[in-house]
Amino acid sequence: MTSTAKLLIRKLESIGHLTDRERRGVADLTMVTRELASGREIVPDGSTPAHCCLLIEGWACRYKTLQDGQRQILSFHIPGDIPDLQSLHLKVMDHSLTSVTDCTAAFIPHEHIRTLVAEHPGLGGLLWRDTLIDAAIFREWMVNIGRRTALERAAHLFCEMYVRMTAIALAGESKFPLPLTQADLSDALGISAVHTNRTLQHMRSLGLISLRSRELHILDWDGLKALAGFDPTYLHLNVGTEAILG
Amino acid sequence: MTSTAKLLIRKLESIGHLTDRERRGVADLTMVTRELASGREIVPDGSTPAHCCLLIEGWACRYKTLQDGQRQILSFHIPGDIPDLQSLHLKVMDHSLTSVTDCTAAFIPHEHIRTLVAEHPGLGGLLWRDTLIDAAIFREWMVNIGRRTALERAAHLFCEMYVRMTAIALAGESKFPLPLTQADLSDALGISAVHTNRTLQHMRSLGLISLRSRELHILDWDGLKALAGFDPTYLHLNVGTEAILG
DNA sequence: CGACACATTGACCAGACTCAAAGCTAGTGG
DNA sequence: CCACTAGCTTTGAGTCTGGTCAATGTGTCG
Repeated sequence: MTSTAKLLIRKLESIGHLTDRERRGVADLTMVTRELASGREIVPDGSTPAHCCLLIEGWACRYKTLQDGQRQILSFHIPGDIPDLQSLHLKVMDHSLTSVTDCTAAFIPHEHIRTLVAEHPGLGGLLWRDTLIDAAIFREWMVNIGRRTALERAAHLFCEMYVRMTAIALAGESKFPLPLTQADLSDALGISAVHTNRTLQHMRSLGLISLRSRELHILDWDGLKALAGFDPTYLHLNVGTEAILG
Repeated sequence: MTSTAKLLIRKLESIGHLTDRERRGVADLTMVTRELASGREIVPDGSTPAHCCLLIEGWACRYKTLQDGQRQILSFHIPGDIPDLQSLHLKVMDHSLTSVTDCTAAFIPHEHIRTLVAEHPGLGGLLWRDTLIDAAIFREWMVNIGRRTALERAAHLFCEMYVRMTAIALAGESKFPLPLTQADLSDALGISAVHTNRTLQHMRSLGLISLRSRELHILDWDGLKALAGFDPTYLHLNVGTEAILG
């Protein structure tokens, strides 16, 4: 079994259960792996993709651009995610998918996923569930952007990414790689770049985090959670995060 | 065939295609219809529902409440919608569902939906698609709340609801019932109630809309669309809206 | 050593918030 | 049929979070 298939199986097991037969079905998927430089558009807004993209290494994000050039980032994606799974049932992309860092990604033809789902209805349910969790994260981001202050928003995003990185074993002891510029953070949080800078300084001055050379150290997890009002229920995770969520 | 089944079939046909056999499958679903007073919690945050709710008449909304009592409305729902379809694959509700007006709703046991989907994979795909459109609307709302001014946000919401109401034939000639208080609008747009009031006055003074006794008249559709930067692609609709979207 | 991308700072501005007080309006009961 | 209420809308005044513009640091890499 390829390491890519293992990654996908591990991801699916973090949100549900697989039978041996389903595991074999996933392992038999045909995928084409590609390396992508950072800042590269993977799936453009308005396109009609025929593949889904499984992120193997690196970060990606989805975003929309307004007429006046403003950008809103809709989600960040980390290894194991399939950021454009929705394209299986929505012909036209209503946003773009771009690499944030250098990435490795596997491309799986829609047809193969459809066949897989037809043969393994349980896998269909699990992939459906994955898109529903995607939507649950959108909902929480709406609350974040709509009702929290800039400081709370940033804290909430850091909590979320820490838990998600922990779930795929990419976070260390109270720290994880956060390969985002302040401009990226701004576009995700719905604030200006200048204000993001000041917000981060504020958060540092509160002793909650330290952020240097693209690595975020969480100095006060309880404080950060409390500030953000973070409740991980919306991530609908099964496993792997008990230690930090206890 | 009951009128409720007809409504559901019509809704599904607005986002995809049904075979005769699938249509019969839907018609055979068991549903319990209930009347609900306005402001009634239908599915509470944190609960683990065993049914899905098909809205037959009236409006509903989903929202999250923060510790400090602030509320963010996540979506509005109109007849034909199944606002808690995600509960089929997400055990625990991460938000609440409430009636906005007096409503009629049909409740369908999860088990029946699962059986239906097992027997009609095409219907499964269509329901999946419905939840993906739900998510697409969340994405657009994120952009709305994160990157548009209060005036633009309100304009965008009005455009969206007009198109959705038109798709289910509940909008009139440039007008439709909008049974929301200014407080509801505020919580959906992420602004304060006072500012919503001033924003509506501004929009009226621009000659774009008139809003009286819960009915919204669109006086300048092109102007409203332009102000909002409204592009209905994200609604992923099939039919019924050509006239206004042309 | 430049060049470029990113982070930081200062000064000033504005959109949106809060608090508090009036107006409306559709029901309700007398 | 009218007074009363409750819920909603409107207005005013003062404040503040976060935006804009423009300049200056800092760090990395060829």
